[in-house]
Amino acid sequence: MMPAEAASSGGVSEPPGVPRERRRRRGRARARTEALLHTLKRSRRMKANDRERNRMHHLNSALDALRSVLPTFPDDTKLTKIETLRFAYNYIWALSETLRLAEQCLPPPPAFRGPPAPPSPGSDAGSWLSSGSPAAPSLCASASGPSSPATSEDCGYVPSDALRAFRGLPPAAPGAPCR
DNA sequence: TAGGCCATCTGGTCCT
DNA sequence: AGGACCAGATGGCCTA
Repeated sequence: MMPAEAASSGGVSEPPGVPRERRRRRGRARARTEALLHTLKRSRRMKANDRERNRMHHLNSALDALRSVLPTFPDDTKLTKIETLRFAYNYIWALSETLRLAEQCLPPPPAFRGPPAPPSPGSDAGSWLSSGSPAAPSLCASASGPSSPATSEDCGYVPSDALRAFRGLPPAAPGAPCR
């Protein structure tokens, strides 16, 4: 099975001339040490498995939190992990585009102090923005930022009218004037 | 039944 | 040394 076990189970023969009783005692002692080592390894492995399981659970919780802020239709559709990541990427891109277009159309009010707080998915709502970096996501090698949406090949595709579609609105007319 | 998705285990590597 | 992270392997469950 495991190389380590295979190596440890192989016996090394005693040199000749050692009394039989002493050899037997030595053999027993070695067996005890090996058993101890085995249980030690086993318990370490089990602890590591436990940590790994917890780590994956945390990862899944984070993924669930991400899912919960993504619009899906029908509402109870559960995105797979990869779909969640791809969709999130595209959703962020769509939001950025919307923001950019809105800024082009509307001059900011005089007392504008920045964007409103994001929707809070849970108690640690702040933590998911805690990096403080507005840097564009770069999940896809082919995408360099919000100005270059994901290709269908790499990250799936959400049309630029995604946000309108999310709200049940018809797509905007191409080249429609701001107002 | 094949294929997709997922959870878990495991050993290796890197970091503190 | 021990923990975190990662990728590969494996087996279970579900769906077309």
